[in-house]
Formats: sequence, structure tokens, C-alpha cells
Amino acid sequence: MNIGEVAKKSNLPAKTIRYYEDIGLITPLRDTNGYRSFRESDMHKLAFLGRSRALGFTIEDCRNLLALWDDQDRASADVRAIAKEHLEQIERKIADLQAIRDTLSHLVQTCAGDGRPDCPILAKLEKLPT
Amino acid sequence: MNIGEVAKKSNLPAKTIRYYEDIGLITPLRDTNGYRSFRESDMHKLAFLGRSRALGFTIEDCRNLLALWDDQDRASADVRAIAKEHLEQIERKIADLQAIRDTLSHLVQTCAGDGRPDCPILAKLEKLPT
DNA sequence: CTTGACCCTCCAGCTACTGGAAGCCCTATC
DNA sequence: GATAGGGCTTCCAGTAGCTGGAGGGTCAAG
Repeated sequence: MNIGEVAKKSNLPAKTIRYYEDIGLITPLRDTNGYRSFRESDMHKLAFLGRSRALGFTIEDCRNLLALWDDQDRASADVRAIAKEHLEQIERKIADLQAIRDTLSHLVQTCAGDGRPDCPILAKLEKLPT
Repeated sequence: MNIGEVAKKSNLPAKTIRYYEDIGLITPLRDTNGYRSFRESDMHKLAFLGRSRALGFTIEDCRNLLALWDDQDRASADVRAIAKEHLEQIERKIADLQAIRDTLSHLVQTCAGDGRPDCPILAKLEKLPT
């Protein structure tokens, strides 16, 4: 399979696939003309990567998950640890964003949003309550 | 005021303050020795920037907010539009993260996390439901 | 006069790609 | 056989918002 076909099937841009090769996540073969030649196993890895990335795992997490995936003797505890850490990060991020949203939403509600210069949003950014 | 003092007061790293000057958000004066000399107005802007950034506004948003802040004839509608757009982005991001969190939290719960290789997290990343 | 804490500039690197230039390869058509 | 198109290649640069470090000037205290 050439990169174009793989890109379509995996739903990843060709550029991204090349990048994943660059950083050593996959190692497709090469045809005599220099074109990348993807095996089923490469396709499989790319699909795995696509889903891991969609769940927000970092590239380094993906690298580790992929290694565990390849390792038939892995301990599921190792996988779970990565996922749990990631989950906790996401929960922290959600909490941060919710706090921001609450502040922002309040500010947007209290701003008249008309032609006058008077604006509680700017006032808040200027004066700091928190 | 030198940059160290300003950094302490504004709670921004000196590096960040220099960067903000680089990209034209502030323009402190210079002493004869080449040191940056910050006025109250620079301090004020930095505090404004710190709070805007803490609310997740992009640098470009900050630049625009700062311009509106400086403009006594602004329309509060312009400020509100920026804040509202940003709020909507944050709400989208929260929704995305919540979906990820739900998936991930389910996976973490169903994984035994012991010494055996059997792992529903890897299974999910491999097989794709969604 | 030296020490240590400041300050300066410039360059590189971080994440995870993405865009674009320059050029080879392959197939189809005239 | 020439040409046009599409796909493939590499390499370089840029994105956002800093951050770290090298190499060096400045200032106040002892």
C-alpha cells in the first residue's frame, strides 16, 4: 500500500504518517522507487495511533502504549497506569476550564455589549479580583 | 523599575516579559545602561496581560483587548464579542474533554491493572468502537 | 578588587504537526 | 515520443507561547 491509500484508510493525513515514521513510531518498507510500502501491521499501528491521539494521549504515551501493545508479556497494570495518569490530567484540565468558563460567562453576561465604552470585562481584567 | 521587580509584582517570569516586549505588547523605556525601565503603565499592562492569559485568551486576543482597553471610545460590544467567542471555544473544549474523560474513565475502570497481559484499554485502542 | 546578583542579547528547543518548494515517478492520452 | 496529471519523495520553515542556556555587561557590598 502506498501512503495515499493508507492515509485514506487510517484517516490520517499523509504528512502526519511521514512524521510518525520520522519519529520512529512506524517503520514502513520501501519500494525500489523509494515509495513507502505499508504492510497490514503498519496500517494497524496507524489506526492504533489515530485512536490513541484522539483520546488525547501524547506522542510519548502513544509510543509507550504501542510498545506494551506489541509486548505479549505486558502487565495490564502498566497500561492502566498510563491511562489513569492521563485521565487525571484531563480531569484537572476540565476543572481549570470550567473555572475559566464560569468567570467568563459571568463577565459576558454582565457586559452590555453596546456602543458605549463602559465594560465590566475590561474592568475585571484591569483590576484583578483573582 | 527593573525587570526583576516587575516580574515579582506582576507574577510573570522575566523571560515572558521580554517576550511580550519582543512581540510588541509592551514598550518599556531603556536606561542608559540598556536595562529596561518600566513605568506604572507598563506594569498595568502586564497585570492586564497576566489576567487575560490566565483566562485563556490567546496573545492575539490580548493584543486586541489591550487596544480596546487603551481606546476610550471603544464599544463594549467589541470587547464582548472577543470574550464571547472565546467562551464558546472553551465550552467546546470542555465538551470534547468530557467525552474523552468518559471513555477513558470507563476503560480505566474495566482494566484489571494486574500482572496479566489481558487489557481492555489496548483492546479498545486496537479495535475502535468509535 | 572581587563576588554575586542583576541585567542584556541571541539561539535553540519544546508539541505535534502543517504548508510549501523542488523534483522524481507513473499512467494515460495524443 | 512528448506531455499532462497526479502521487510520491525530501527538506526547510512556521505555528503558540514561551523556556533554557550560553556568553557577556552592570552594579552594589564588603
